[in-house]
Amino acid sequence: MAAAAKEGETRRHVLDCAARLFSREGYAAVSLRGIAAESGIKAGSLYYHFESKEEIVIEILNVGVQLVHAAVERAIGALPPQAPVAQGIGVAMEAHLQALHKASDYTSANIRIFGQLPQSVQNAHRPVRRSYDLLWSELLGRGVRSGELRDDINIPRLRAFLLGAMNASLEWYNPKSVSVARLASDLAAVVLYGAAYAAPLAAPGPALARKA
Amino acid sequence: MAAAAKEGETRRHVLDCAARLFSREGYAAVSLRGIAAESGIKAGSLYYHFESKEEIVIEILNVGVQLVHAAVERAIGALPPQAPVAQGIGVAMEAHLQALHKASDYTSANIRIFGQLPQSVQNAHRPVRRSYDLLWSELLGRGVRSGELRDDINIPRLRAFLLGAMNASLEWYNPKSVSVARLASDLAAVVLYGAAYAAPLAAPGPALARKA
DNA sequence: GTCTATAGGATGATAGAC
DNA sequence: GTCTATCATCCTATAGAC
Repeated sequence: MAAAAKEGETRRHVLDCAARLFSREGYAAVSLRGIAAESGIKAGSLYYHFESKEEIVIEILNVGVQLVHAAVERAIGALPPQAPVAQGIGVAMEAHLQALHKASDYTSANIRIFGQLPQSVQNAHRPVRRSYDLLWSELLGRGVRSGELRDDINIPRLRAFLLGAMNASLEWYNPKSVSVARLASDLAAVVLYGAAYAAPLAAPGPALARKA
Repeated sequence: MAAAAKEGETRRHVLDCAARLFSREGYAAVSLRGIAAESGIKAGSLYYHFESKEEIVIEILNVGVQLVHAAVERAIGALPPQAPVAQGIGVAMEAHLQALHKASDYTSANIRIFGQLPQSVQNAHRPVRRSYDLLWSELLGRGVRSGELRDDINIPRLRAFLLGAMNASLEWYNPKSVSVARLASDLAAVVLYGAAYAAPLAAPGPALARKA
């Protein structure tokens, strides 16, 4: 029992250190010796906890998405069922951004290195991403059906735009300048209602429509 | 003359190959042997054209931003001076996205690996980024002064959000599904006027305001 | 301009002592 | 569970022939 807890603790400690290194230096630049040194153990000892460098990185990818997914699911679930979808989007965006920046070693490692990993690693992680995407597709789809969002909308494109814009904040957001709550409400206001004061004389045309 | 042209050609060919590899595999994962093989020469020969791996990557970073910067500057310059800023933003977004996806090896290498490079390399490239940021700050600032954009706006934050959202499209946009021109007009419509049909009963509150 | 050859060091992974 | 020691391989960069 104590041994199991200890093993789990060491494993998680190694993942924490590795996530920090991966996000700052990239996947290939980080050596197992580096991860071990950061964790306070020796390189050979890593092989007691993990089978390979790939197993380490896959677990980091999964944790990064799952922490955000769980936080957003909790936030949406806490709303009354009849709440307007616009409110759901606002709440989901805040939960996403809070979790994103709280677990930033995991989430930024995920976003920065995913595209550079071997196909086998990308494929092992992909279902976790797909599951989170689905949550957003459902939320945005409800908005379209309820008439709150433009009905000429391409949901996968709006979802990619929204998630991409939020995730990119890992590269520029500075917690010293403003709270995450404020960041979230500002971004939600722009995404839902726009940065301009009013529509131009000519109609802006259908946004994110289904076809070119 | 022919020799000079040849040298420039080889140099650019090597950069093209290296940019493609860096964007797909990351900085540390790409070896000079790999760049040389992709370019059709041998590793030792690279040192006739470049002093080091760092010199190669710095040039790739600079080219990526400068191509986009030049395209956006050209597009804005072609507008009549009295054109509304909203139109300028639309034109600039389209030019940014067109150049971004046309030179995608350079631009995605830039965005994916910048944060993982040694500080010395980041610092060498930073002025090029700052100069492009300035162009957007001026454009958005004109929008606020002309009354077209919310005057409670924090310009650096709106700029980071906008550029981050567009650049993230490198990770999800598929040219087979829709043209870049359409992508650009859809994103501009959302950013300027929002994805929702109308403001909620309660005012959405100041967006991207200056302070927390 | 491009080549071959190589110096000097770091890497992922394994074997086996404790 | 953690250690040391090691293998085979790969890396950046340089030297010097052609």
